[in-house]
Amino acid sequence: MARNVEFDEERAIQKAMEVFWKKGYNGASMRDLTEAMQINSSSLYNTIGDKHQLFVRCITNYVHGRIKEASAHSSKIKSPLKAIIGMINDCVNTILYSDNHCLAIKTTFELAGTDPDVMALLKQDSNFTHGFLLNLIQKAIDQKEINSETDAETITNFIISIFTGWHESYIIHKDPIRIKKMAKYLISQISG
Amino acid sequence: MARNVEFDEERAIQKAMEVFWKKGYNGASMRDLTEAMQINSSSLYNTIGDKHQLFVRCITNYVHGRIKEASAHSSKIKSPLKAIIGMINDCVNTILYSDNHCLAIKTTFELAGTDPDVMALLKQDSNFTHGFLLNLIQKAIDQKEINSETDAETITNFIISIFTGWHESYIIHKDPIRIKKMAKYLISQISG
DNA sequence: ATTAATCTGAAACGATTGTTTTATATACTA
DNA sequence: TAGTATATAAAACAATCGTTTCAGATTAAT
Repeated sequence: MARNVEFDEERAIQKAMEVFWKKGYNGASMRDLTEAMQINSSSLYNTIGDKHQLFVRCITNYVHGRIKEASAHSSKIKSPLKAIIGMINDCVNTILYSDNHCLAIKTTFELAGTDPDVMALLKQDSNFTHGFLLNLIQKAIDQKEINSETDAETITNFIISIFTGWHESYIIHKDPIRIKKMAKYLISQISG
Repeated sequence: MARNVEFDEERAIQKAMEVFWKKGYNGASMRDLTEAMQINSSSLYNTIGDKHQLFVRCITNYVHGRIKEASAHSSKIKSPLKAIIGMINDCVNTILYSDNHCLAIKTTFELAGTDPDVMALLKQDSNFTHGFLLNLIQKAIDQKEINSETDAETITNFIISIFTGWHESYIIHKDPIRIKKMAKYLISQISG
């Protein structure tokens, strides 16, 4: 008995995400957001909710996207070690060739301690990536593709930490070779 | 022939820094700042300038503080390797026992691409830390305290990247053991 | 003590913030 | 086709933003 929603919600969320990506949560105004989403604020409040709810939707979308992506990659695994190396190279490519730096990392540092809802989502994301990589590392150790006296947990945490650092390094120095050399070094450390 | 400034500028900058530390640049309002600094906004604008100039002062202060701290530590160096391990342990202690996470990293992710002035300061800071650590690593290689087929540059970048990742890890998981294990692993990789 | 300089405090500035309202357009049901 | 429920657009909302104004307090030299 009523009018239909005109705008594509999926697309609108995507556009909002790009704004948050560029400006951060506090830096993005509702007018920035509605302009990019090409919807009126009343429509936004009717369907998605306020600024915080919109942000939660964006982060959720982002997290789900990463999970899907990782799962898609994992289906083509040949050897665990190759899959790990693939993840490292993917990370390098994202840093070098995607113009936005990781939304999860950016948000972690912006909203740490002030937004428990969002932090919970980010923890979920982190745990997923962690579990995903841990599984690969454990398999690689079992299959003796990598020989390690260190537990798989620590190696996993170590690699994920390095990824974050690469993002920061590239933001500051914009030096692709730096990142590539570190990746090469990391791979050699793991493989050797 | 005129009235003197009443407030302690050094102390005021310190207080402002703590606010930016907690809330970020965009999250901190001038009222937050002047309240913490315990000065009137007119005094602030008369002496330091606007919000952005205040922030630049805070970051500059922060950067200089780190340089001083590092220099103080370096004076007590016995062996280069021990100095490197000392830096790693210092980093761990800062992460675990200082309630604010690194202002430089936080700011890097918040203002990347939007604030060239601040980014230049952060690059300066990064370059200093880099140079400082590079010097130690080079010495350690020369003295054969660490044996490496990899260039000192890459190892330096690698370690600094790891530090950033540890900050993020601790914000999300608040797990001291995780950080300590990674530190132990890093030290063993370097020393071994 | 007077003068001139400038710092301080409180209030106010216009602009922008996130959000809500109101009037109108649209689409489904009966 | 009439009725009604809901989405939309534009405008307005109070609150807060960064910043400025201005009157009065304080200082140091004359």
